[in-house]
Amino acid sequence: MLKLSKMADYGIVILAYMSQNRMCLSSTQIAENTHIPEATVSKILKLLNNGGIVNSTRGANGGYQLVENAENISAAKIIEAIDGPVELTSCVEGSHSTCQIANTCQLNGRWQKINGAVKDALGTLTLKDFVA
Amino acid sequence: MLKLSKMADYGIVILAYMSQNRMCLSSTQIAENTHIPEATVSKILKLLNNGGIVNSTRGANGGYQLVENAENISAAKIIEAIDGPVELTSCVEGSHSTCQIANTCQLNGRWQKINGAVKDALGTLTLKDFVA
DNA sequence: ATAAACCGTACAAAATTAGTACGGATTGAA
DNA sequence: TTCAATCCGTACTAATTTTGTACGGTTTAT
Repeated sequence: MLKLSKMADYGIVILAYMSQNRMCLSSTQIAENTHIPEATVSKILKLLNNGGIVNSTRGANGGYQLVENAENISAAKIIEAIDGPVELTSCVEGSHSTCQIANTCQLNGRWQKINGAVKDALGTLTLKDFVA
Repeated sequence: MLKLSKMADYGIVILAYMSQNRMCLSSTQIAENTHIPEATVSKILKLLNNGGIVNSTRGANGGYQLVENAENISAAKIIEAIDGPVELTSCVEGSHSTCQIANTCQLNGRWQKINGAVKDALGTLTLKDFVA
């Protein structure tokens, strides 16, 4: 299925909403408007914050805000912030999981091609493409 | 993580092996050479057969054989045969799952862009790229 | 001081995926 | 004609991953 996680999916919904309301928005407000459960919204916003996509302000009247304009936020960046790096298999360079058939598998190191291709594809799409 | 399923991963290992031994190979032989459990190899070959990527012969001395040359088998075709259609989200046209926030989600119908981009990327890579 | 809001961690529940087992059908060869 | 090799399909169990939630803590405007 090679499918996107539900979380990343939500993430784009949340960011699309935020890009149309460029003010400080609390997770409560965002949850109400997107109809995604608040605890989940909150979790996702934290990840987007770590990824440098949104900016958080603590305390009363605090909330989140987009750091950049929609056209500067690529789909790849969003997905990586929420789900971690795009690694189509465990054989990819930099991966730390151990492949059990590594010795006999002749594919070692060749996955980068697929990975790169998909990454490029996701890098060309931006949040703006979803809002338009 | 947007990762490939282990099954599709195995599938490529199996096909890579088969492309280097263009003869009728039993699932037992393939399992031995790829070090993937036989029951699993068997399951994957059935899917590849349904997908028209390999050809099966029943009975004694039967087995599987590649239908086409490695350069004519795209990564997209392999992945779809094993994991089903590439659908990055449930909002994609043709999907039958119901989206719970469909009414309020403004993204409806926009996922095709991501989907198309990834599909194209996978369509340009072939089995040959893994064997070389 | 208080209430609004984010932070981090940890956990429970749900869904998906991987892997296995088994009885059946087909076919080449002794 | 019988036997063994081999594919076929389905169903089931176990493992893993993903989702979703809860809770106690910290920060800050009023």
